[in-house]
Amino acid sequence: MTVIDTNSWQGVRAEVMRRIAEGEWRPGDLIPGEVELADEFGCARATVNRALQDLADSGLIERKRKAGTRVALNPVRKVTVEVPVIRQDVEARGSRYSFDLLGRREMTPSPAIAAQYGLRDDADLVGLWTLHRADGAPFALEERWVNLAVAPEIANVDLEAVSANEWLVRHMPLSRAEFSFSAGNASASEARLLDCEPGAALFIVNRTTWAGDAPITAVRLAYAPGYVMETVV
Amino acid sequence: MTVIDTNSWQGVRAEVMRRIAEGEWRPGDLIPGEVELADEFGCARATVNRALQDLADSGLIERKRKAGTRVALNPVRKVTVEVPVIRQDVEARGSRYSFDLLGRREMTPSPAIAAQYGLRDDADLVGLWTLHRADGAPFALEERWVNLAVAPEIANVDLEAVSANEWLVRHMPLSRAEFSFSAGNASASEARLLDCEPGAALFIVNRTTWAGDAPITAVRLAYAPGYVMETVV
DNA sequence: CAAGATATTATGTATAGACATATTATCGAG
DNA sequence: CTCGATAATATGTCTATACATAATATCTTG
Repeated sequence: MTVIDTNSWQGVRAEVMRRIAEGEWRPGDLIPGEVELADEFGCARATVNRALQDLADSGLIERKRKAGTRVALNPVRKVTVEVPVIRQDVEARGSRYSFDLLGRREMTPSPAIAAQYGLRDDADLVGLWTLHRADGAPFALEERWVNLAVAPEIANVDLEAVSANEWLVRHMPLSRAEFSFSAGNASASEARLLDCEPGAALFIVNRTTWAGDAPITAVRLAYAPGYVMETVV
Repeated sequence: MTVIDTNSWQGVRAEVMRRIAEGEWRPGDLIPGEVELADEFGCARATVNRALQDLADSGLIERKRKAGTRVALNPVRKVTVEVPVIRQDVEARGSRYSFDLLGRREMTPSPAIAAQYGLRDDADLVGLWTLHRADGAPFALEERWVNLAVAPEIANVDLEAVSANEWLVRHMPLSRAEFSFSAGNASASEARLLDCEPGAALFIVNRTTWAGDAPITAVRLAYAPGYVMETVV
């Protein structure tokens, strides 16, 4: 049996969570201050602080200087989702991963893409289309744009051997990424590639990655029907 | 101008992030130990530790005792998504929120629902169907099951006045929640209620909330076409 | 009474020192 | 050479203390 003592910060966190879970402290309530809790738990204030900061990070409580700490009114707001690299996602589901590089094209951005990523319309881009497979069956369809101005070396990489994603991850510095999640109907070509009906609802993830001010790569992933992204809080 | 000094933990974090972003430390690299960094930055080891722990939480670096700290090979994995309460989501988009309670029904769970949530098939449930609106237009369709064994008082609440979600948040303790995100095609009735074509791709969020071992409520939200959930890392 | 200055207070952060723990590296026995 | 014990080491955590900072409460003054 695992005993969690309240003089470890995890122990303090567990005890505070218990009191919230059991309704002892209810949403909106002000809870005792750090010194008082430290005294009660027989630990240092820093230990209580560590525990409460962690709970504040996860959105269960809200803290304000001088005003104190209170149980959040909307406890479940921040959800941490693991956005897996596709290979790991596939392998975690117990399947064998493979991919097909469907196409590759060097070009200047269309006006729409240039506007979306703040590129000059004479920028050099590589467009890559990849089908990811799990045990040979279509898993997700990837459309990717790589900014050659930032990652010129990728022009010489054999992308049949190593996926563009893995190459970029290992060779490019990285500072910021934007994600969006949405749903879309499968186009005729998507349906053909993903082996589903045209119009089927696809889970779609868009990701743009930046190095400083310059976008490195923009990816659109369309998952085969049935894909579910899960998480626990 | 904001000056971040490297004897604050945010400053240390910023400097470490900069070195990673600029490729000084590349994915997979082992970075200097805490004592060495503390010495270089002129701060205490605890300060460096705080900074590095934060970066490890966000998935940018990976730390192991004795082995040291290295830049993560897959830097963008953990993404924190704000899952907004619908009312706030609507209001944040500058629209006026309203909702219609479409239906309400007390019943014992169907075998499918009982199995999904580990309920006895003689459990008392309330099913609630709600249409959330933004400026009067359909925004999201909610199907909710509330476990009366855990929240018996809700039977007497006027759910036309306050949404079930808000009532539950304010009155029920809470310990754990499971989220899933997926895509689905609009059924005929969903299409009618959400004012879209049948078969349109809908973004779907499922959430089950537990108090201890007992499920409190299970919600399925189907957002009107065009909904996008966004986040920045 | 209103507006602005000032005091109060709970959280936020930094520090030095100590000990705990996981993991790796090394060494010795068979 | 292999296996198991042992040492070495980087991170993990706790403590006591001090000071910083944001937000509120109070007091002062016009």
